[in-house]
Amino acid sequence: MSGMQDIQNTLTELQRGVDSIYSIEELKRKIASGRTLNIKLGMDPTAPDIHMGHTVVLRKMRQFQDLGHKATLIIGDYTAKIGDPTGRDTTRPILDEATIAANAQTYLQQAGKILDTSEGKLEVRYNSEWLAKLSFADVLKLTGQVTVGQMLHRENFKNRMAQEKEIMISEFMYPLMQAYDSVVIKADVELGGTDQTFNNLMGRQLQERDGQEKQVVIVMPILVGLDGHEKMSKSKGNYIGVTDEPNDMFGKVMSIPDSLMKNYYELLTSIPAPRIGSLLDEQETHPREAKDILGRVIVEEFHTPEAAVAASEEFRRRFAENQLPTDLETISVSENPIGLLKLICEAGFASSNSEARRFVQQGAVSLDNDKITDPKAQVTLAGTKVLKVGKRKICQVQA
RNA sequence: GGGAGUAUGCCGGAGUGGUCAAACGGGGCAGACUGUAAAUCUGCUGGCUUAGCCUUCAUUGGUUCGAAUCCAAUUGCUCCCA
Repeated sequence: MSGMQDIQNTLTELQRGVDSIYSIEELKRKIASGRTLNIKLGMDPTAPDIHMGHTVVLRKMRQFQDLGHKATLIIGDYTAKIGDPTGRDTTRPILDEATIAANAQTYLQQAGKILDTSEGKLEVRYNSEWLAKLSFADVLKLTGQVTVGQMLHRENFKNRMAQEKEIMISEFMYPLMQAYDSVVIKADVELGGTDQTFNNLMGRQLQERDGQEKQVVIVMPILVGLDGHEKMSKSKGNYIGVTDEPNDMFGKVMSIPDSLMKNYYELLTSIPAPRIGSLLDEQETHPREAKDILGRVIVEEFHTPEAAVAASEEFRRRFAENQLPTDLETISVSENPIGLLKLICEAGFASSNSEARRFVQQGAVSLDNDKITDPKAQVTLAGTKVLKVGKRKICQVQA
């Protein structure tokens, strides 16, 4: 096996799922050098719970680790401490050190499900380590390396300028800070989502000014959420968390639009491209089956193979065969007999009586499989009854 | 520092004195159909002891029989001039 061929294979593997690379030629050179490369990934310590969207870039990082390279995780504690004015969300709370440390801990723990955390494979750095030490003169020197015109090239800034929205000068500092991180740790490759492209490219520029070899920037696509349209995010509620329970995780995968399957297969699994092709070919595989496999593969990665099979079977039992779930929760109600609406609220299936009433009127409520449409119904409990509201809300109630 | 404009429900956005719990769209939820997919159709989408009642249209106070709609002050946002 020739060395050239090896390198070519490696490059092909590394290009899987990526949005773009700046530049492939440089990456090839770095790989060919045989050095242990320093792979950088920045992390914002404000969002401790990570979901599948975050794992896309983490998986890429893992690939590099498996090829013998070193991962450097930068915790942006200094950046977070200042409070990011980007996007006019209500002014973000300024985090104290304890919170940042706790968030970073949670993050590492969850990221550890994907990254290789063994000795020498992963290094964690806090950027306050060097950013806090910069003097005003140092900052001026940094700002002297980038023109306003360049800054305004950034999509985000460009749009806001066009819309006459405000841009704080401090916002110009963010790309610089992140870029400076790359200079300090001498990154060979920086990973990030498409929304980080500008910042990451800035790293190349500063490194060059510093006389370093420029980092290669690998841009990963943003994972689309369960709704099939918007970016996966916690705030939109369209996410699969890495700590989700197997049944939950599997169910969420089954609920994605078919059109998203290709994307999820490529970005969230390691299944080889040809195999994905046949899974997605409706002549060869029924879409339901393809999605079931996708769900199992994902659950398996974050839990166990047994849990994956169990989740798949549970799903089939519940929704295809319309059976009761095996882990049916039992809730004790406060009175007996009890008004139906109150019962629904106590089960936690509605946040108000009015909402419960709507469910009943819409025919979404059943007790022991008998649909009830009278909001005024009184329920007498002797033993337990199965309360079902809609397709997914189900539990057992007792007096 | 001076001036102008704007503030509505999860979001966008109508509404300029009563017929407004507030048009319309999006989103969400529920029902039918399905593969907890897509597409489609239907209904719902402030609260309550629901043929009725109560609290909402930035905040506070005022005018009026009656205000989301008029007035004043306050606060936030945007823009223009300096």
